[in-house]
Amino acid sequence: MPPVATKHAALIHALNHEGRQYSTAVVVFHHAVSRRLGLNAGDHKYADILMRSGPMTAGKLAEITGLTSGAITGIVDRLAQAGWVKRIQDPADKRRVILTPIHHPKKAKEVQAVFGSLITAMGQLSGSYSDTELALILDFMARSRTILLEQAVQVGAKKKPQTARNVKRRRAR
Amino acid sequence: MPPVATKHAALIHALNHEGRQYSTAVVVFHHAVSRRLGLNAGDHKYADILMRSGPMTAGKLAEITGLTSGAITGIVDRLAQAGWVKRIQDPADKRRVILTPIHHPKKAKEVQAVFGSLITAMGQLSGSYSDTELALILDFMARSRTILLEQAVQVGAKKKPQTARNVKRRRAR
DNA sequence: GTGATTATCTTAGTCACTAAGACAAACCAC
DNA sequence: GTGGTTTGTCTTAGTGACTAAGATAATCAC
Repeated sequence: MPPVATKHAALIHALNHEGRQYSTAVVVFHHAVSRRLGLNAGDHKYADILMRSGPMTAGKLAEITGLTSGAITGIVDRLAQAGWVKRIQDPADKRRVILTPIHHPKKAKEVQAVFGSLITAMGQLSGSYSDTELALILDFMARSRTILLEQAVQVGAKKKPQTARNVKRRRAR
Repeated sequence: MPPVATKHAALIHALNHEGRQYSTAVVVFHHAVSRRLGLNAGDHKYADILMRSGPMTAGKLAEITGLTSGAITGIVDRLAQAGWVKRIQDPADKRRVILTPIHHPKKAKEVQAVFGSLITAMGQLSGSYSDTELALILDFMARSRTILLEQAVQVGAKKKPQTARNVKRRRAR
């Protein structure tokens, strides 16, 4: 990118860059937490959805995540094996499986241990900001997020059919 | 999570939540852009590293990304096939391969088309903020990012050896 | 020159996914 | 009720992107 002309433009550019870096940091943190809890990053995310939203059918989770039913089967296998969720047959419709988060005190303690120091550190940071400032930051991030999602849709709509798959490996040495 | 006691605590909680959602939005946007450019999200990221940092050896890219040399081989195969980079043998050390980003006007135009409207939209948003405010937001995000990365290291240090791999699929019906 | 080291590629195996189909349960005529 | 269709989940086969370990060629140390 070429050097920018005004301070305002420079700030916008820096925010764009920071947005990406921030996102990467969230992903890195999330990944570390997942490993710590004995899950891969994807499964952790899905477990989180279940914990937040409460019991739901396998189909509902597939819908929320956009994954196929086959993928959900594998995810639930792993989460059940690791003791985070239970499969319960719906008595009202025996085809359905209700995925139920298990609230195990030991696991809750582990989660607490992992997030506790983040919450403390973030609390310390935000302690140096006024409520007005925090609200401003929150609002900006929410607005930026909306723009990103809108743009993603717009970019996706113009999406090219071809992706980099089926590339035959052929290389000169 | 239980309802929080103070406005300040509520804001911290909201920022934590927003941080995650923001990160997801960045990932979604990035994914859409990648698809639009005929790459998968990972390859796009690596191409971006090359474009920003300029030519480097395959080994250097492996080091930066933390991937194995075998993975780099595959990534460079795909990027080269799609016309984003070239492999050039280092004349000074014929073992080495220098990965060189290709600056193709047509591709540059594509990239411009994809990011142009994001930049416009973000410009409009940040137009409603003063430079002081933008600087505040930028600073907060950078500090949060630092905390996240520190916490990731800390969480990782206590990491359990076992992960959810090698789970034998066994399930009652 | 010979041996150890280095940089990349290759091969074999793994993991999380998709697509398509199997199968039981539920729904819907009639 | 019975028969055909639809629905919800699981199974199977195949793929893409990775890792680990080893092959290969070039370089370095002496």
